[in-house]
Amino acid sequence: MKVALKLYNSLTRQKEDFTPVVEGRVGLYVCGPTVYSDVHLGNCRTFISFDLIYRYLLYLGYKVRYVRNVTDVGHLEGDVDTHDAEDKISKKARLEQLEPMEIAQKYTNGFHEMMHLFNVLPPSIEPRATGHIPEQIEMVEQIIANGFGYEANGSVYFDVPAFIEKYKNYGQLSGRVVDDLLQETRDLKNQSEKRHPADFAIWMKASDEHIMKWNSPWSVGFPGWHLECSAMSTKYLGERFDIHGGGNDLKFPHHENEIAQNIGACGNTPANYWLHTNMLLLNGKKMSKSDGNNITPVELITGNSPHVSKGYSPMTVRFFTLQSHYSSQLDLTDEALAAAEKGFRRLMEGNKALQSFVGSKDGNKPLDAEIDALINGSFSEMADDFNAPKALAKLFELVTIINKLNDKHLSFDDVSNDCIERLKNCFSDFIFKIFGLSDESTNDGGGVVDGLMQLILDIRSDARTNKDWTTSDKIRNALSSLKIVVKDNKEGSSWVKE
RNA sequence: GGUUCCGUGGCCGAGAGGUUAGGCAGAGGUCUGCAAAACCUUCCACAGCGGUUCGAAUCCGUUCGGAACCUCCA
Repeated sequence: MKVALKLYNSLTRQKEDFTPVVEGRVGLYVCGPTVYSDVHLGNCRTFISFDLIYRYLLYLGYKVRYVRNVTDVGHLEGDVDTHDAEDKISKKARLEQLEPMEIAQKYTNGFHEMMHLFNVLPPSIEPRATGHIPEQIEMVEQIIANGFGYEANGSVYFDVPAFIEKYKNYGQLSGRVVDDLLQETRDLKNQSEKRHPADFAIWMKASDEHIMKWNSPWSVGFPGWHLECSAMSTKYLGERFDIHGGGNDLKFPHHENEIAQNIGACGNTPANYWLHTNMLLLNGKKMSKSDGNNITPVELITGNSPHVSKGYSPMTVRFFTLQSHYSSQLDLTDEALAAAEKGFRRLMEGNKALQSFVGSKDGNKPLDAEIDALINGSFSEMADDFNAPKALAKLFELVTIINKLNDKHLSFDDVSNDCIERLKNCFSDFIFKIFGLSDESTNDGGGVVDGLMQLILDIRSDARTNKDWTTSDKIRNALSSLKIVVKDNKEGSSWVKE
């Protein structure tokens, strides 16, 4: 199914037709996590959003090289200008009395586990900053050679005014006004080695107590935060690739500086299209550890948080994020999650019913056109800047048709088998391959639990046939206290974990 | 203060000049030994005030409210 893909380019602030650099292939770079603590729930939303984008590109038949880095050095916290800043990984290593690489590994592992829970596909390449020190040093050299970097006391800074003079367009992504930047009145702190407040470090000299450091032409030190993405995207995707993504919060300074570095080093803007995902709010407010308005992925799943009345499964959370557009803020509330949980179940049950359908043999029946239109509609919504909520709405309209057929409110005589087969394929492709959902209700497929449950339900079914309501209710109540819901249908009984 | 963006029914959330978004909840009904579940039907809307237009939730102005970045926090 070839459709013209449109996407909203943050760089131009316009929706544009997508044309890859090399036909049939897509180079996609997404800024990954800084692995100094457990992954933030908002970060999970970002990676779920890009997973959807990745999956849809794959579904369209593109050969996608998806690069998502791990930042394990260079991301500082504190005041850079006064050298009070400390590397996030190093700081955590000091506090936990571990090697920095142990910290990076520990939280990388945790991050991977969480991504797996949310059914996020692994990227094609997951490079880490510490594994690409030579590439970063090389890029600093290029930047200096091109006149956009200067050394001071063993550190190297990107010369923003020099860059502006040549290229004029610094700040395009984040809407910064060049003149304002140049005239910035903020005083440089005495200790600062920077010539201009807007300059930023691309190589930093390490202090004696600093653990993570490497030899370089300028000092024993470490690369600046933004540099790893520039170096690694260039290495694996080339000087000019298709899509660069990340969270909205990274637009400035991270992505702006990345662009400047790439242009400064290679003369090329790195990516043709920039995609930014929006923030996840909790009860209408930004998540913040300090004021308690915060929930971790684990707390959300287990329900161990004052912000939720119960735990929500990873797929419920994933479904929840699909109901909004990736570029909109999404407000996480207990009520909204409970609604998502039910909606998710309705979608999955609809698919289950659908997969057993058989239509009429002869082609072209009255309902075919309506069904086809909804299927095609859901695909074209996805092609329009990955509009999952709109596509999902169409899928739910299909669910209503499916249920009507199932309940004989509509007749199978009015649907051709071709149409049913197409619907079966497209519907399950959509929810499993594109949306990346999975059915959690019946795990343990064919295992011991399923066998036992079948036995129990058979016994209850016999009791009901004999109008032995005492036994049948006893079984139902006992299962209910184990959080298993028994569902009685015309064809018999089934069960689902609450 | 600067740069972006948003305010949609009880809740979440699409849409974007004239047409039903969708999910959840509510109401009515079907089914059922009872119930639950499931299914069907259905009510409720575009922050306030001006303006443009034959027509505005959608465009413009303005007021109020919220969010992000600029400063450690995804």
